Amino acid sequence: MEDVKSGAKPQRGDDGPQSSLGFLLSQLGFVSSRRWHQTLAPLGIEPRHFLLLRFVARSEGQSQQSIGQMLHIPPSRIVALVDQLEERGLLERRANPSDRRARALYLTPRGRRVLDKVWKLAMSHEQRLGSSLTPEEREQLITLLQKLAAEEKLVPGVHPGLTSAPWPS
Amino acid sequence: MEDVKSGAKPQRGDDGPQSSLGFLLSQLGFVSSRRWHQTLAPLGIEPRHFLLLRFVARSEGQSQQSIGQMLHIPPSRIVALVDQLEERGLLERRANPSDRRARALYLTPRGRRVLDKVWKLAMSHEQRLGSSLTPEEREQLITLLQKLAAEEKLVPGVHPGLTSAPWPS
DNA sequence: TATTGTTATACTCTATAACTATA
DNA sequence: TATAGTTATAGAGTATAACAATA
Repeated sequence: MEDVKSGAKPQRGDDGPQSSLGFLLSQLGFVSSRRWHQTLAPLGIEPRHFLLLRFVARSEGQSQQSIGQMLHIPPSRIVALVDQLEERGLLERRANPSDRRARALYLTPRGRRVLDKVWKLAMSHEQRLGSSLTPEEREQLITLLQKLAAEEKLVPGVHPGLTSAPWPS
Repeated sequence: MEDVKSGAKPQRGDDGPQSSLGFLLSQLGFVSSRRWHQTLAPLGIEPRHFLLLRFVARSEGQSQQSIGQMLHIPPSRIVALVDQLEERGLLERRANPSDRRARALYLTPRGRRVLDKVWKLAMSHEQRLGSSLTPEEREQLITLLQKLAAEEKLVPGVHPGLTSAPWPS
């Protein structure tokens, strides 16, 4: 941008991606997400499976579509996700006596154990991510990001990328 | 996670995605990126085109592959990007007298005007993003994120998502 | 023989909409 | 007629590797 702009003096925030809040968030969000993806890989699941497992664990017996609505995942995609978790023996579909169309989702004992492992991995992932910050800085950062998240009306535990299309870089 | 974990008391950072640094970054990075994508859409370009235009503007006359190396974009993908920008009349490929294999990249006058517009859009995008923060908070946040970016060895102006695969959510 | 740019192929992921079985 | 779940199809985006021209 140095010699591109006619003569306007750059201000904080528009003097290039180095100090752009949006670009920093985009870069760091991608890196954080990619590493989390790699962290989960040895367990044979992806971040989206983790989010799904969490919601099922939180309220077992729900139908696929009600879970999908909470996570903002369209019905046709829930199927594949549940399929994958069922193949790995982490989740099971049971019949719903009161509505034979619906499939009630439950964690298997193995699913519970894996979810415990995932939480431990999440802790180390989380610690590694901010290792260059002091505890106070970390608190500050999280507080500020939560303010932004509130501004953007983000729902805790729901990733906006699950709703729609792939990542626009 | 409430009733899933055996009995361990949740600590800050692992008591669910609400206060997880990684998840917040991932959510906000996605939202920021998606809105930036939508902001550029009326101009007929995407964020990746903007990054490419910037690098070309910064040093005109470079070959496609040298630009690609700076942005960490593989050769086979540069072609399509340059194609698209050339179709829109923002960029042009010129012959390189000293190496007839290479194609030297230059902005067109129109490309320069569009790039100026994009910078203006970037400013308003940037302002909107942190509108719930005070100027001091904004400075703090950017400083902390830059610290993280340094920790992750992120290169200014280079988006890690351009290098490889789509967004893992 | 190596390199620049290009293209062809296969692969993955997704949305859309059709379909079934129940309600 | 509407709804839960499923599946088939087509489309977009990508990596990979082959290719032509030039070095």
